[in-house]
Amino acid sequence: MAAQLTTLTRTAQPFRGFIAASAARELSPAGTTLGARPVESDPLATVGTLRCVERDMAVFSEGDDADSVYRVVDGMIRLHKLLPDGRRQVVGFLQAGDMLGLSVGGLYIYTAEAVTTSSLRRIPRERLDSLMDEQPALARKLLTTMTTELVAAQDQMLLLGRKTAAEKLASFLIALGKRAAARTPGCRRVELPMSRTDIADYLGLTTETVSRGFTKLKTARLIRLLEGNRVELVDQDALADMAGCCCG
Amino acid sequence: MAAQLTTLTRTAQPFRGFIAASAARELSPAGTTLGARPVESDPLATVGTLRCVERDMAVFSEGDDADSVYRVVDGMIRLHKLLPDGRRQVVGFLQAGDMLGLSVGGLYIYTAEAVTTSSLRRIPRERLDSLMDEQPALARKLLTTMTTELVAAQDQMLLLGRKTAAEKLASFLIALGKRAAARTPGCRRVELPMSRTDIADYLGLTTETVSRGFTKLKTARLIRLLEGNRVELVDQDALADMAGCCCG
DNA sequence: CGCGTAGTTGATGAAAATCAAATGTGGTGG
DNA sequence: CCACCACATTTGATTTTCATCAACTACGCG
Repeated sequence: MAAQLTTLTRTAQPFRGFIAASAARELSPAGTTLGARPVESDPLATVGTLRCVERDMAVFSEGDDADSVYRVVDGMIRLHKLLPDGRRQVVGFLQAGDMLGLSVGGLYIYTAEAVTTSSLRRIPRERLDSLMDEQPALARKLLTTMTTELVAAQDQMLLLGRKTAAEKLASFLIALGKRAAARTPGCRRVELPMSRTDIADYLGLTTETVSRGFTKLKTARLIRLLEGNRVELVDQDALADMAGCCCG
Repeated sequence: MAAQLTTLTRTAQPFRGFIAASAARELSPAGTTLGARPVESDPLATVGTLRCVERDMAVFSEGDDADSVYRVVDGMIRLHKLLPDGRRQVVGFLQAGDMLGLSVGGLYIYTAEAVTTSSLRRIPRERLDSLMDEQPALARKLLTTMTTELVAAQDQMLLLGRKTAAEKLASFLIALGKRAAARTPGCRRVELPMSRTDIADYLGLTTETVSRGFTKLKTARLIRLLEGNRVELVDQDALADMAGCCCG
């Protein structure tokens, strides 16, 4: 069979995860970017109209005409796809800075809903196109964005196809932890605004299995469940081991 | 829970699949494209140096320095990721026209190997960058390419997370069928140059389960196994039904 | 305060993995 | 050309993991 390289890159991946892509990590509090020069700060920071979406309401649905792309300003957005009989796969949880709605063929290929009440910037497709005409750098930036998303998607494929329930859960928590640490360095706590069902549908499990998994991690003293849907990652190294490699 | 839209788009998706993206469907036999005008034919068709890769040899490996992108000219390439203990997830099967090697953070995030002896065009990263400088349209084209890949990746997540073994197999065959039909309209036969193990690792199954699945589909007269690793899709509609929606 | 929903825990079942063996198949060398 | 070998595939028996079914608990909200 195939050559099995064992030199895996444990720390190599600049984690971004969750089929989310942030075109601007270096987000300035409120953009002052106006120029058309090749600026490093995000050219999309202030573009588009603000839209608020209540908890559990849809931003758009699978199959809708994909007339706009969105960028999360605040809150959390969940992306999912459905099978005809209702089985659901959550393909991403998005947070501030992440983009959604890029599509091919003119239709959205997933449904986007607010996990928590969220605000987004809506950018009509034509607006995005004209922006890319004006600033060729934008297309390159979005290309990076999409590439990052694809990396996350492939990590998730590995998770869904080959990891056990415990490994999936550990991976999920580690990924959330890295996210949290990126915002608040050194932070060991992660927020879980999404329901057990959401987590289950993201990891290809059932709510019961997710719940049992949390209980087991708690019993093993790897995590602590705090009030307010928070989790403390007590032993991140053990979790990372359990996650099997580069998390994802 | 979330609003469950039942209006799924069965036929809506312009299938591309397999985490492969073809930047040029409209490939001319040998490009005569030299100008820097916004041409519609593929600006990458003749760029880069040709490289041949023997069966089961690696094009590059996960963790390698990502100094080049590649484009498949002929043959089939398999992309995979590994867990530390050797569990493998195949994240894509690529054919002529498909691109591989785009990465973030400077390292390849999967291993690329030849399923069959293949030829590829190698394009150094700097060359690609300078090409994008010269032709802003190229970045947009690649953006479409990546978006298409991402759609395929999300379909695969749905498959891996929520489909049964039979559904996975049916989805796989339907997807291959659409590919084959795109090349040879009306064709009901698909080639399976990859091994059962490859298919299993692509679908998140074992070889035994894949084999049993094929046997069952054969017994149900939905497919016929031909010599030379070919399969005839006898009842594509039944297969599509079994695949559950838009294939993927 | 009590209802409804979300989450946890327990018992059982089913799908697919694992273990094991038989059958094919392609390639090599006699 | 045929025999043989190595390996891929198929088939069968058993085990395991996780899903399903069911009940109970906790929490939020009117």
